[in-house]
Amino acid sequence: MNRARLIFHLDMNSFFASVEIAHDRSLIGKPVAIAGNPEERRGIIVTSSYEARAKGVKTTMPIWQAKKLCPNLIILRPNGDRYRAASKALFELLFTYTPLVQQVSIDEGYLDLTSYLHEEDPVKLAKNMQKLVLRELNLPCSIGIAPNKFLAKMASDMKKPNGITILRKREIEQKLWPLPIEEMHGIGKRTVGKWRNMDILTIGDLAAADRKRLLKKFGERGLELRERANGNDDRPVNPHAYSEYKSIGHSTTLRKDTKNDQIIRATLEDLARRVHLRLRKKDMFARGVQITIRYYDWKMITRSHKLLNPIQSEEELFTEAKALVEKAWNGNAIRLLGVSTYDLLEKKYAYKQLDLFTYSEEIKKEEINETINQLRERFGEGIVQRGWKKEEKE
DNA sequence: TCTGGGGTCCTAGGACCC
DNA sequence: TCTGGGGTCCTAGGACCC
Repeated sequence: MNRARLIFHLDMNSFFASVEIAHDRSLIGKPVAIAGNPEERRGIIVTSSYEARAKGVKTTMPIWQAKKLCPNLIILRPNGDRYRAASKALFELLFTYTPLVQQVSIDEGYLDLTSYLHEEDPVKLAKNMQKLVLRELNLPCSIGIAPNKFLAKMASDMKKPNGITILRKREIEQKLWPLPIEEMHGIGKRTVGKWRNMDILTIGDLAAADRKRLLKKFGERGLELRERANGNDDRPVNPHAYSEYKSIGHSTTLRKDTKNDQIIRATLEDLARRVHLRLRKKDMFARGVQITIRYYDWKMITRSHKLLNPIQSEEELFTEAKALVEKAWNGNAIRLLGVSTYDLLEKKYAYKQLDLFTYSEEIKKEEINETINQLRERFGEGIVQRGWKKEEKE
């Protein structure tokens, strides 16, 4: 029997735009959008203020299209340092409530406030939190209140901006089930057709769907989503999840689609440099390299390679990436190139021995093998073989 | 004039080992 | 002589999220 929990999901409203407005108060009430380089085709809307949204401006829309809809749109370049600083300040505020805060992205997180459950009215607590964030950072947010992460996430989406929504389990039939299936967290555009084909049009349809049919069409994932639709979600709030990087990489859309060796080479060099810089900053090593090629027709391929020893230098990373691209490239014009690293290892867990970086466990194995070899030399094959075989049988 | 860049997780097939 | 089946690792692709 699970004990009742009190989970908040806090979601910043149009975060990047709000940070810019907090920074420059003359932007209040104006249509503001954050977008990539406006001179190049990579210029798409990353996020926009509610005044811009009212005119139809949407995330991922190209700049020229957004300007057509909203001619007086104020377009700002993304200022990553500014957003990271605001994010850091936000989570410091949240940590004053509980250590059980799980950041899931730069602008949203879950809080496990179960310890407040019988002490304070949850809505009052959320109002207090929302006011604190607004007062300290000049930033608006929405908060979802529920007994688990999934319901809290769905709740925080229900009222924006500055919303507070409580979603109790007994309310899901009325508040959650009528929503169209594509609004369910975890179901995206690519599979909407597949769900519709099964006559699953709302979250309620999913909650009531036949288990066997779901398992056949969507595997275990289908059953998991069905559980969520029924308001069941046991995932804990894990404060450590966010910092544990699994991969670090960069990618870039080229100015023009290209088949030019020199441009490809120079781009990979630049990407390798930036990735290596970030690894060094985080004091991490990588044993896996992955490249991404997106062709002129948006067809995308990835190639990866696991190395015996961690990458030492920028040059090594570049060489590996270049080799992967050369091997994979079909000669068509390339639109985007990416270099990423995975199988990351923190420096403190790696150490250098005879010009070789290895995991400490592997060194242990090596030591054992060395001992066996010494025994062989001293006593011959027989004694070691017997001992080894015996152990294997057990 | 369509369509960025940072990620995570899952699946499936083949190699290899026991 | 002719074979089973399980586990793990690696790679490629795809869905999804912000």
